[in-house]
Amino acid sequence: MNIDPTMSVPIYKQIADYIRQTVAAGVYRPGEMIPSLRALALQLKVNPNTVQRAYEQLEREGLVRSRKGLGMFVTQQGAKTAQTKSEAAVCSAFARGIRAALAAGIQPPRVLTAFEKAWESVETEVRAQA
Amino acid sequence: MNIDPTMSVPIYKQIADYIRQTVAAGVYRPGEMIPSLRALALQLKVNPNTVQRAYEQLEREGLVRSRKGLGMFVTQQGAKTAQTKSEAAVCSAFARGIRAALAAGIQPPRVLTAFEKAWESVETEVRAQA
DNA sequence: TATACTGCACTAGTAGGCTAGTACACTATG
DNA sequence: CATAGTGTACTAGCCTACTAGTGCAGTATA
Repeated sequence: MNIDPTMSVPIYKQIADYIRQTVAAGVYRPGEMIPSLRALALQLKVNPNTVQRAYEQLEREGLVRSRKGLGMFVTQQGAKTAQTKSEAAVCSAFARGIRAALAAGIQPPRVLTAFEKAWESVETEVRAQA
Repeated sequence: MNIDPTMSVPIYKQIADYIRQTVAAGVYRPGEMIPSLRALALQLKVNPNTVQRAYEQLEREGLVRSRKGLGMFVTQQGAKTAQTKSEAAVCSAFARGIRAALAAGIQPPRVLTAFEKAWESVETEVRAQA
């Protein structure tokens, strides 16, 4: 995972989004433990406090549950919750784009074109990483 | 126009986006003057300085040019610039959504469904306003 | 010249995000 | 029991982004 400190999105939100996506994708399954505060902080080269803030948010969402002295564990409904939340975030991003397009007077057919264009650009990104 | 101070997006960016969209939509044409700092500040109930920051950004983008004592005027290539920039913003929003979807393991068909869902929700928003 | 509009520049205060440090409580394991 | 791992809680401080207030300079017009 990559953290971009220059982004306007706070680091702790980037971390929360990342963990949520991995849980949604099934990398961590219900009952399993996600990386410890200190381990992830070390890996991402950020302060443990920042990771904790991310984990607090995930716990409020009901995605994980902390067990003192043991770690943070994905709850039974965690995968489902993560999927729902992730899909909502995707919808929200799309809606923002569509709203901006209509406000700028871009016609619906051109909006679809923009979507296809975005799709292709993301696909080439993925290929480049692999 | 509505300003949402609770959004994570800074007010001055919301203003800049709004003006850019209206120029792209042809509300203000090349050679025409956009609302004065104080007039817009009064209307949106924000500080004139905040509007100025938005206008500075638009001037850097080559969308408008300031004439001391007169106002801010849309440049000749302003409309074209605004359209290009707006479309790029739309693409960017779509790409963010698609990237998040793939990271969360959402399959391509479901991504399309999410897009259609977002489209419908925006449409009902627009109807509600009208 | 006086007035009222324009943009511009400077200073100051506020809030949020991040880091750092420290200390504590719990659990498993040797 | 000692140790090393886990999460939790708190304080303090820094830095940047953002907003606000105020005053100044240019331009048009009566």
